[in-house]
Amino acid sequence: MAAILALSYFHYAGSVDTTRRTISAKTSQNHYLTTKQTAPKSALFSRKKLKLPNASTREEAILLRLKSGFTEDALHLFENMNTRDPSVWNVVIRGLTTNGYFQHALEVYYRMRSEGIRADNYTYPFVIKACAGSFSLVEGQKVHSRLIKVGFDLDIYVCNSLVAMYAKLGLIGLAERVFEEQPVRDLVSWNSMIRGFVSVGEGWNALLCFREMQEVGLRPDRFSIISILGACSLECLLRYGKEIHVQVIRSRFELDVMVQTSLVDMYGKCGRVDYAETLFERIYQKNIVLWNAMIAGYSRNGKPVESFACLKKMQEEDKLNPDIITAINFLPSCAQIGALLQGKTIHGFALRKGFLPHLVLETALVDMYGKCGEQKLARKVFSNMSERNLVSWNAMIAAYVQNGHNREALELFEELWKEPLNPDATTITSILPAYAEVALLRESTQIHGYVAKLNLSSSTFISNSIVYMYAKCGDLQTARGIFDGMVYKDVISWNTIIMAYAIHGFGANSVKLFSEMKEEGIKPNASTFVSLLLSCSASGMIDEGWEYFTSMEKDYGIYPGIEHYGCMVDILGRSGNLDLAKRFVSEMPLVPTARIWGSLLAASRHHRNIEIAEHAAKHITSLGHDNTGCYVLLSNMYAEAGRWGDVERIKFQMAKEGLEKSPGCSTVENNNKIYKFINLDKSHMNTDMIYDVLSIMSRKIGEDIYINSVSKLRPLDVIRKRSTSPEFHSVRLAICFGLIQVSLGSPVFVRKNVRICEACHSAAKKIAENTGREIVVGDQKMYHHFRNGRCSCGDYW
DNA sequence: TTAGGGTTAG
Repeated sequence: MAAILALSYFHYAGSVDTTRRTISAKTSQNHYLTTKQTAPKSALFSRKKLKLPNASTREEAILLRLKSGFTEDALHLFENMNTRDPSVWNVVIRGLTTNGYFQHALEVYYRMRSEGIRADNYTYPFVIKACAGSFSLVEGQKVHSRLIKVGFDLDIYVCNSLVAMYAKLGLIGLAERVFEEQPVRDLVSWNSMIRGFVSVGEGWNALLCFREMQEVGLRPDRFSIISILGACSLECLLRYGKEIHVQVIRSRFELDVMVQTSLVDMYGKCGRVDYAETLFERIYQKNIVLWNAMIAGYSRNGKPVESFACLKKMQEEDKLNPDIITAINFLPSCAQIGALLQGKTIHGFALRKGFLPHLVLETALVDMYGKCGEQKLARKVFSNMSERNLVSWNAMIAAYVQNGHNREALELFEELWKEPLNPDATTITSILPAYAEVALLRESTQIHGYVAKLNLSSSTFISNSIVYMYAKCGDLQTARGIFDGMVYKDVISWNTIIMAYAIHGFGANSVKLFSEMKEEGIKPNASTFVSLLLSCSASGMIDEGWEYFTSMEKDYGIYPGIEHYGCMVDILGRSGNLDLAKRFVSEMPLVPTARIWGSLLAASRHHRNIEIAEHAAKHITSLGHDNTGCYVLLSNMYAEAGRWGDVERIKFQMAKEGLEKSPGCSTVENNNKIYKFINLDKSHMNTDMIYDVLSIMSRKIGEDIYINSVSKLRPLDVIRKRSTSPEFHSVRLAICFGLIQVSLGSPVFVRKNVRICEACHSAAKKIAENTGREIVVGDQKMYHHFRNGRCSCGDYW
């Protein structure tokens, strides 16, 4: 309800304001940089009738106009002066800078100099501010060299302005140098330096500077307090923030709304939104900035409903209109609960109000659309952005990965390399799951190299993703090596390595690791048991599976979730007791999902129980998911049972639903190249040799088949028949190619896009036995390690 | 007549 009411403003909040960007376009090409300098006090070229107090001199008249925001009138008076004192130039430069017309201020400064007027210690602080405001380091350094030449570099006002300028430009080293070298420092100097550290994210340096300032005997003022609260937020120092709060209560700043806003913000950022809320409620006169800080506090602390209610109260109680910051702060709340409608409403509102283009707002929209499952809308916003930074790219990459569009994510990541931007820890965190899903070892090794180059290998979070990525790519050994080398392992690290062994069918290792994990004092969580139960399922450890399942609640107080039940259906299915599995599904306390019925279907297929398979399939199709896999499995069962009428019926149903069986395809990686094979493939340059090896292998394993590798002219019906026969399945061609190409001693590594069929599984075991080679086949579900005539999956998959 | 300030995306 609160959400709906809160949105009413966004629906009806007026039309697009077309006038507000006039100046920003003139003052800077960068719309983001101009957000603070837009909405100037007047439009430069407005011809409003002035109603100002009488001025005794022309200079005073200019000053009055500039102070009232009538910039153009002031300039008009200035241009029509016959003689201009140096002080008039200063008044104009100051007025333009204060009103946000930084470029104009610099133009007047250069004109002043060209007319032979000496800029003085009153001129330079505003010229420096104009350089900072227009984000021009070149101009800033030019002005800096000039004032050294004319000897103003010792003036305290000039030095303080320089410190602020360099900090604003992100050059904290230069700011520090000016600060260190200035002969006299006052409270403003220290505040500028502290603020500078906070603005570049160096909270600890800000805190050290603050302490030093107090040690030299200076008492903090409201500016110092505001900045240091920012430092506490950066470093998440709740205790220190509270100490500052106590100082504030004892000081004269208790009722200062900016200080109060900084406190609300600090508590929100330090994870204590409850403290922020208590303080917020006590503040009598709330302005938009304070409301925005509170909305952000709720958003970032996972309280989207409270954030919605806060927005509603802001509009109803204080009759305040949301601004750009409100929209930016509010979007994460929409993202958290997948409130697409509300998110879209804000988007529409921002368009109507002329808030767009705006880098931060657009990035927040990309993030919101991505989290609401709308990666296409996210891409639309991203593609239309006139300016993008690394955060925007990261948001878009994450939007693709979160929605399972891993290929698109990787393509975008490739594009990012062409930009003058360097991927950071967030980029890597977002993209690693995409590498894991696409599972190409060569690419994964490359990204691992990049992670090392960025010195991110020490991050537990990133290392966990890398361990998983290698396991998914089939390289269990490297995954284990990285896990063993991790300095700090958290519960996710252990879950990941247990899962790694599960997907490779080495359940005994998973169980051993679980014991080690407990010995290390790591408490298992719900995900640990998913990994463990999957291991038991993949390795046929039926009794152990039951034990872990029952101990979850009994020993660890963890209630089994839908995924745990899914694993149990797999385990029961594997045991062959299909009636028990069916009963387990019907009696489970959670509503069975397509995945649960899918497990029962797979078990029925394995044990050739058509009746239960049909029962499971009926439930899967009623759930309206992508049923391709289910239909294919059922169709194969009917074919095996010779029920051709049912096979045709399924084929018809699939056509009716527009579904198509994905063609089987296998790949082999060798010497950094990927070789792809489809069923009956004859496109490879070594086709003859591959088919010869296949012929030899088939004979050796007792599958006497007729192969004429050179004959490509066959009757169509023979080709059709052959295309369904397993002897020429892509996985066998890939294995034979691997046997020829991959050096002895290394396993033949094949990946398959769908599950390996029974005949090929059996053939792979025998080929491994006959050749003495290790063959690894990664299919849609898991990895099969074929060694000495046996498979790690124990013939159940 | 001059300098420093609160809310902004993963």
